Amino acid sequence: MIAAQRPEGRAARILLVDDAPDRVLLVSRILSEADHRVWTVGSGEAALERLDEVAPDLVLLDVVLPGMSGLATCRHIRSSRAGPRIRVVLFSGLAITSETQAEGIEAGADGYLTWPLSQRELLARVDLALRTTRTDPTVRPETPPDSPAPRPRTAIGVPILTPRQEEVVALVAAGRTSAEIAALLDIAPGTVETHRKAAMRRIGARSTAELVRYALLNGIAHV
Amino acid sequence: MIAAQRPEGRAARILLVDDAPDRVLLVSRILSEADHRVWTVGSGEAALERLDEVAPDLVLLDVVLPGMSGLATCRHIRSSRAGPRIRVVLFSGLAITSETQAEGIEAGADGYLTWPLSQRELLARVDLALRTTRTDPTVRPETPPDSPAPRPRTAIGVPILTPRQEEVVALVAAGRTSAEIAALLDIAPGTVETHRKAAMRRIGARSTAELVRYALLNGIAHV
DNA sequence: GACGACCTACCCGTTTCTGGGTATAGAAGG
DNA sequence: CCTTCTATACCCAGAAACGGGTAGGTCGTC
Repeated sequence: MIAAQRPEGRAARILLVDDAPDRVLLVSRILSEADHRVWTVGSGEAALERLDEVAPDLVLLDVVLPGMSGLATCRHIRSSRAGPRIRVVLFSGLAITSETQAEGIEAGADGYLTWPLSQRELLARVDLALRTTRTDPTVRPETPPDSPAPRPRTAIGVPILTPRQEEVVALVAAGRTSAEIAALLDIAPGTVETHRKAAMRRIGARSTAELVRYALLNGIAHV
Repeated sequence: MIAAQRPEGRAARILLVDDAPDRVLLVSRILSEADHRVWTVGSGEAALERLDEVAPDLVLLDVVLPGMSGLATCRHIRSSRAGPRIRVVLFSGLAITSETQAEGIEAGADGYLTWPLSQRELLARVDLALRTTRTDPTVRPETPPDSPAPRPRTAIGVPILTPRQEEVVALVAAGRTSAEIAALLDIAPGTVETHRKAAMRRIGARSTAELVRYALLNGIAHV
């Protein structure tokens, strides 16, 4: 087993790439207390600069960064000298769609995290990523079959929208009203509402604003 | 005068950096018909790669790009060997705020364009940028004092939000309702609505979705 | 002082969204 | 076969947003 190389997944060198100071503080504290050594940078460019110096076992990479995006940074890391050896785990402040996930796969990511998540789960995912060989890109969190819980907002899984839902969400993010979308898709306005509501439930959005945020941040709608 | 070097601002070498194919097509056609030589790339990274090869007099740079942002690209161009000689004009698919404009100044941009704009205006702005010395960063479009026209959506000027308006818009984009924003800012809910409506009027947004789009694309709200 | 821009606050009415429900039909999968 | 997911469509009621308007008070400028 690969686990033999890293019995309990401890003492790994981890490079945290995030521009949100509070999240950096929290995550680095959690990881440090788990005996990991943590380096932090605030941008993809900075991450690439310090890659050789830090020589991380794992890079925790925010998808949304100022300047170079998380995906772009991931590609650069992959194509670097030590790239093939390094595990890269993407995480996003909002839920990740199948589309973004697919892009991440292409960019060479080993796994995904959705923020917020508990300390226990963060460590579990990190250890899982460290215990996994790079040729086995199955570190993605097990997708719970969509729990219709009262508050999917706090769910840890990866909400994936149905094609129809993404279609509707994209149009909502483009500024269309439900009536317009209904006309465009040639369905009843009520059905558009249903899709919109289903999407919002999964994403955990409570308003159009949060829905648009999600769409723009996850590439469902074109910026 | 510098105009002597380029009597009518024609035959300039222009590098167009944009990821929207239709806009690339349109702009490059317009510029080509004005006797400019145009090269096009779809990302900031690609722009930097081809900078020496193309040796442009002017770079037309989309603010919103996949991967490296327009501002980041601008900084890289500035710090390149030929950087000081090159004029950089930023343009955005949506209106640009004073904040984004200030960032552009810091990044070393020579001017701004707001899309959409007419062929005549595009050429005028490009020629203006080419006729301007780099130490004179006043190529920014004259700001019409806020025309309360029936459709500011098609206005060419640069809508600038008041501080209060930006504050409200940022909170709207964060997913807050007017009531919540009112509580946060300690003002009446109706006042929040007023600010929101004023902002929407200036931006040309017709819905929360468009407002959020604008906020995220222009750095008013944190992504 | 007059003017303009801004922030504040409120009025009105209409439209849209939000959150809950039900239901049918087909596709996918155990 | 049966269950689950999906897409479609509709119902309801309440909340929020939208699109107008008016209006007082402050501040800086011309």
